[in-house]
Amino acid sequence: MKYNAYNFKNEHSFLCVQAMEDQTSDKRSLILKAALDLISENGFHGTPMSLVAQEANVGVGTIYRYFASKEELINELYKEVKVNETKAVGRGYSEALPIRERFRQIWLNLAKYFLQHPKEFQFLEQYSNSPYITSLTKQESARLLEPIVGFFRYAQEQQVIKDIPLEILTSMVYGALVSLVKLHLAGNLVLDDQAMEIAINVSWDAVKR
Amino acid sequence: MKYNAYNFKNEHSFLCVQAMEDQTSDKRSLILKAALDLISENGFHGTPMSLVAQEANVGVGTIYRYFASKEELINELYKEVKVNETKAVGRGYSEALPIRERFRQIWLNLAKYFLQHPKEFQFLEQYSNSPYITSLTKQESARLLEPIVGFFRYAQEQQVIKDIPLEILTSMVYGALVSLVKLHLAGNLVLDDQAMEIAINVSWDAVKR
Amino acid sequence: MKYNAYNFKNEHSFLCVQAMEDQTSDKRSLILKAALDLISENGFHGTPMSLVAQEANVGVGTIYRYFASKEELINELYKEVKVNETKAVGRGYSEALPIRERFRQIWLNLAKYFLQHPKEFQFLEQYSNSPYITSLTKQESARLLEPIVGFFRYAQEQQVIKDIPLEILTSMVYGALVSLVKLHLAGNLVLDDQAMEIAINVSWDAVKR
Amino acid sequence: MKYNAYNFKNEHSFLCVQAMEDQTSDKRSLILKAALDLISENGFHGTPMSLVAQEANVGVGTIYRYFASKEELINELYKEVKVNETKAVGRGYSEALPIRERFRQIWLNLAKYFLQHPKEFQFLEQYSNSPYITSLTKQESARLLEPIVGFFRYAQEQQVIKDIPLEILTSMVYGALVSLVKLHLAGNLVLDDQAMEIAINVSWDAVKR
DNA sequence: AATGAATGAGATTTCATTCAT
DNA sequence: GATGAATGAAATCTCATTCAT
Repeated sequence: MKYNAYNFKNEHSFLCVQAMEDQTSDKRSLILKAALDLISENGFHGTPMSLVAQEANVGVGTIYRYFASKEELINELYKEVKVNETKAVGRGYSEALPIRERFRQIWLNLAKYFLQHPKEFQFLEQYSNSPYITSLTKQESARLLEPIVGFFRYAQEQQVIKDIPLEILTSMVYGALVSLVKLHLAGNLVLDDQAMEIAINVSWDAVKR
Repeated sequence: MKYNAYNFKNEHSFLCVQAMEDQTSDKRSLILKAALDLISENGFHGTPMSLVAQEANVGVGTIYRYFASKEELINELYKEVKVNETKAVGRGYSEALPIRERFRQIWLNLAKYFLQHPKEFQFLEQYSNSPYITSLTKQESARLLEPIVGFFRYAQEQQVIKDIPLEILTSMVYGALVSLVKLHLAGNLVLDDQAMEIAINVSWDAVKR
Repeated sequence: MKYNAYNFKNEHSFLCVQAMEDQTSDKRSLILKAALDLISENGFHGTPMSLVAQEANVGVGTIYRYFASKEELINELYKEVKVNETKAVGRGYSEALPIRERFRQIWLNLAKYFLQHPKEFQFLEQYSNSPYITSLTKQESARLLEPIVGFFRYAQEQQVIKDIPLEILTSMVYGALVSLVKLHLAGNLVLDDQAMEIAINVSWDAVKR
Repeated sequence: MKYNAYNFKNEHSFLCVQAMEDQTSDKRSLILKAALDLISENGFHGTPMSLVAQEANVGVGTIYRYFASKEELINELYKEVKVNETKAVGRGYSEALPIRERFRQIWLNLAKYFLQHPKEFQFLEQYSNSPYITSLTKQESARLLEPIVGFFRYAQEQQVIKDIPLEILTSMVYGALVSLVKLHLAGNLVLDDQAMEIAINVSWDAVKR
């Protein structure tokens, strides 16, 4: 099976600064942006709709023109963030590169996306396992990661990485990365380029055959 | 530096079933137990104080005799759980064992504690990075992990594990483990003894020199 | 005094199906029709203006071109329905008939109008004594019933019905009729032709000298 | 079948002025009283819970300790009023009296209760056919009127009143009475003792054989 | 010490009305 | 004239906390 069956899309989305300038700053985007800012900081219940409205410079009622409820708002936000995360991971990815290099690329893409989008990261960490995100939303989002899984499967077929359940491999690599980002954001570690290269080596030693 | 400068304490605490029978079931413990059950299931804001009181078979007012506020209750709960986690990690630990074996022991202790105490695990995952837990509480809890850090430092001194920042090593090992437990609890992986041995090997390959 | 000083008008109005086809289906009528359907079913506060607009196939803003407020809308609706009720009562009325027969005619007209226009009936019952209907509206509507009162006065002058205050007589006849219609619409009685003849006899016994 | 199988109870209830003084003015009663005052005047949706709380001199939250929702509040109120109405109707009723006299007694009891308790009357008129009152509540309340129905059945067996469906007879008598009370409360008729005796005669002529 | 009835601030959500297009 | 996106006041209801018993 060939990994290039998948393709990462790279269009910009609402959460990018460019988007805010390019397209007409429609209210839906303003609301999602405000919600991300506030919820990642104060949590779901620490963020009243009135505050979201204020931050987005719209009336409270307006939010309900775009989202049926607070729960729907957070679910839509989750989907948007997940899409962006996925796009970021695939950036610059090419099958022309050696497997080891592709692994590094994906790892760096994800880490840098998290470091450059700490709000998105916090939000995902808080809500990926939360009951506010419906299982439907989770399913939809899970599909986004198939390209990554595809890469690992390919690497395994090529006998480059360990012949153990893929879930274990991907989960451990992802968990280790997330843990480092948390440490960085908490101020207990500086995850600079050098530290990232170290971490990539550690992770590669973990998965390589 | 000798690792045995530290000692893991093993007294039973409120969360153990024995405790409920052994010592006088004081109300404070009942409240904390009820709070853990409810909060790990429904979250902080999904758990009204009245429900905690009901589950603990005490009056609402009584909770406020032991905890100044809901926030203090959750912070105290966090500390208790952290203490128990630490105790669990140190169980059966002995310097007599080879380093590789000690690593395996700590890994297994932690993983099994999480698997056997899913509520505690869920609770820690939800609140370790939450604004409800004060930074003071986090500091106090962080100190508990020093024995673990001590072991890694020792292993590094013995040139058995990689000579890179300790925070990176421990964080990655911990993050990978946590990620696997989440996958297991979500039903997407069976983290049985065999899977754990595989994961320990993966983690060891990651950290070993 | 001659009863034929009054005349019942019989033009069709918006609520008749014909009207919808005959005349240009102007938006005002569409709005009133939609309002009747919805308000009789769900009540004043159970009927948002947006729903009225949707049902009438017009924009919300359009409603406000025809009615200054929701309250005015319901008052106008009330007047329309009252006019129709009055027209219905006078249908086929003729001074050539004997008094007893005219009584029967009026009674049947009213009952059949209610049975055939349950929405209008429900609406009238709900709002005749409601604070939403202004006293001005009520006054305007009360005048419509003068022909009926005229008939009773005439019958009284002819010493056919009891010589007691007219209000008492008319009110009791009307109240008894309304009560039966309610019972019918609630499904607790079948007010068919036979039952109506029985009821007319009962009412006639009540009023006759 | 003997009518005395039923007995009207005559204890005072919360809505009586005496009750307010006799028993400890518990909050539940205060809330119901306030709700009756306000809802009979301004309707269900014209009566915010905050106003009920204010009128009852309790906090808003307190209402929700006694009633799960606004709907439950209105249903409980309905039951209370219905119970009182029934008690009033049976007052002074005695089988020793002639049937004609018993009819007069019941008629007067009901009319006077309505005249003396206009708020209760308004409330019943507004909500007896409203969707806010659940069918369960209506069922419970309907049972209360069985003694009245029993009396009419008995009178029919005695061949004193017309041999036509009981529902028609009772409904017409009740409807006529209600209609007069409405007229009185609207100020369009003075329903004094004399007027009531006239109306009783009219009604008796209606039902008598 | 223990209780739970009472409270009211504050949450989510609805909807009559406006006004720029 | 017709529209419907936008608004925010106001509704219902929850729940952390207090305090008299």
